[in-house]
Amino acid sequence: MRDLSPQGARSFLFNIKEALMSKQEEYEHSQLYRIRHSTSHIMAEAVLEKFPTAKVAIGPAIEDGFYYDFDLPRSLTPEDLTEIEARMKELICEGQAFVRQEITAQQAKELFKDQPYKLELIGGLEQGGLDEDGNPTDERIPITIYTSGHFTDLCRGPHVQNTREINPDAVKLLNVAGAYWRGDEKRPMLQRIYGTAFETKEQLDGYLWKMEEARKRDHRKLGKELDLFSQNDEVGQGLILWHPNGAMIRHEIERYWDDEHIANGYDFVYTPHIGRSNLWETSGHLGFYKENMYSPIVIEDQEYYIKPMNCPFHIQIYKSAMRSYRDLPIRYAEKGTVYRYERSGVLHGLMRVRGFTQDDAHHFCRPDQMPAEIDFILSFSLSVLRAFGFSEVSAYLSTMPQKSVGDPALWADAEQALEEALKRAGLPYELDAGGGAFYGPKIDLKIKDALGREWQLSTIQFDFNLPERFGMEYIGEDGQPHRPYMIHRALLGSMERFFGILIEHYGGAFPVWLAPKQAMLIPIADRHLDYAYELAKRFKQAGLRVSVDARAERMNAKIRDAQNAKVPYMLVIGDREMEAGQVALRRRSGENPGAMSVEEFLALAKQEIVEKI
RNA sequence: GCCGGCGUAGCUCAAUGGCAGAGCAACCGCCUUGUAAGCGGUAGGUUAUGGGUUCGAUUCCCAUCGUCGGCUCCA
Repeated sequence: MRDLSPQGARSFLFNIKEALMSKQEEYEHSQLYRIRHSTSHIMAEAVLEKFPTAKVAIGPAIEDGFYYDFDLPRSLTPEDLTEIEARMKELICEGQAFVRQEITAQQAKELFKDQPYKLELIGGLEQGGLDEDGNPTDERIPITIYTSGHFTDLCRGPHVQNTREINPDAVKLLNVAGAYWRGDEKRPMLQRIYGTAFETKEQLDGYLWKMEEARKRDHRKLGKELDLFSQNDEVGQGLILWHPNGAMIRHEIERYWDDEHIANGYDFVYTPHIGRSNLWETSGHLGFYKENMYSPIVIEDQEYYIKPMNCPFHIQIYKSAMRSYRDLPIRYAEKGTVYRYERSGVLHGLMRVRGFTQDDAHHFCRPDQMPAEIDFILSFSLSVLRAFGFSEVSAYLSTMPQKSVGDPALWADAEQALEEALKRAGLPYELDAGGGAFYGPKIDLKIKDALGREWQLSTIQFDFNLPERFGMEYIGEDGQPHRPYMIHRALLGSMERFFGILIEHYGGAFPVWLAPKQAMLIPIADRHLDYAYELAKRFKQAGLRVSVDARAERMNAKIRDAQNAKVPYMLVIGDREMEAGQVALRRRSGENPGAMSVEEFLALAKQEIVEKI
């Protein structure tokens, strides 16, 4: 654990930022980074051999590998990738040296005269101010080229000395995808080949295993297999149908969410799905968010918009009465369903949809209450996330951007409150300077799932804009009107996305409290059916979700099916159990505790439900 | 939205310019079973939709819709 205490003039924030940057820099200086970057050059060499007229763009190393973008005479096929990969391995085995050379812009232009993308890059380097990715930089960058084999590339490096440092058995091309030149949708679409490289074959296999594992846990796959949710052509893209199993899980999530909110001083509100255009004009959404909103519905000559956010409604509830400083903080919570236009290409299972339910809340407080309110939101959020098995949480703190509204002094206050709350919560965080919304700074919380992948869930956003626009007030101790602070907060984000993350986190094997079916009663023969039904009734009365598998199947088949449905408890009932008034427990894990009394099983189940395991 | 791939029974997947098939699931029987699939039978299709080429299209071409991998954008 790093010492996080401030030292001298160096702020805590600075330390953290430095620590995180050095992690990135560490990678950029590693041998693995060189291997990947060099492998991408080898790939370009192989591609140019195959397509001599190809235009090359850029080919960096990235987090899990590398890519290279090409402008090619035709679309690549999977067979091309196999061929290119095979050729790459040959090139690697040739033991090509990587030779660095510094040249002038003039020489570079001559060398790459047939490569328009390179010429554009050279232009950027020549003028300065732009690095090879087109990002602004103050550095004066020398123009360097690297030659390996028959391929010379404009490149900053670094590279391996020789391809002998690359393990040909630890190199693999993964897929082809379209990518805009310089990420700009107005520029040409190039073909990007993704690949990866490691130092050893074992590491590559480990990576591929992880990819395979992620594929197996894909929420879209499990959603179908476990009958949790679906989408439907006739209903429309990005609109989710929650099936009974998924809906039961959502119900349990919401029940817990409700209980926790009530216990923590929130008031529930419910608001409509549409609102008049005036509302959205006042809120500013028609000004800055219109491209994400659906076309209006006209009712008696008035335009109504389907809501993309809940905040204007909550504000109107606040404004429905005169508020005293004594009333604050006010915390309005709503699982509010919103609709946003998303481009068809970005939709993805439950993770990115067009209609979703935010677990939304708006906090209104006095300036003096603000630090405590942030503290509260943060610790409340962490405790709820923990209940879902997410104990590894980290944060992004995003501060004032160039364009912003609100008094800079208020921004500074808010940013400080956010930062100190993070410190008190002991959360590791990263600073995204200038990354806040125009209306306020924010904290985003991200969690790590069972596969170590990070997902952003919660967001805690200050808003200096809406209270102003809506003219929100409270009467202070001095008898004068004052403007309240407003904080938006989504804890799980959206029910859809959270559910998707949860499915993948648990691999479909939900803890007992969430499992749509908690126990399956498995009678061995028909003569055990009555006893099974009697038990089922009793378990249901005790609040358990159970079924009897009464099919004319072998016990083995029933176990197999319950196992595949990831039911946590299988209760086998045969002559012995019936006689002794017992059940024989088999767990989803394969663990087989065996026969126990009905009371024992109930106590065990209740315990695990309470403990959320 | 853009580039590319894909779309065959409820699900997972075959096949071919010339009668569209399997396993699982469903349904009907038989079996009455001890910790991951008992056996037999029946039914199930305008091959996503709409055009075109062809004597003939599920197969080839075009468009639309959906979906997958990315890009861009984001809860």
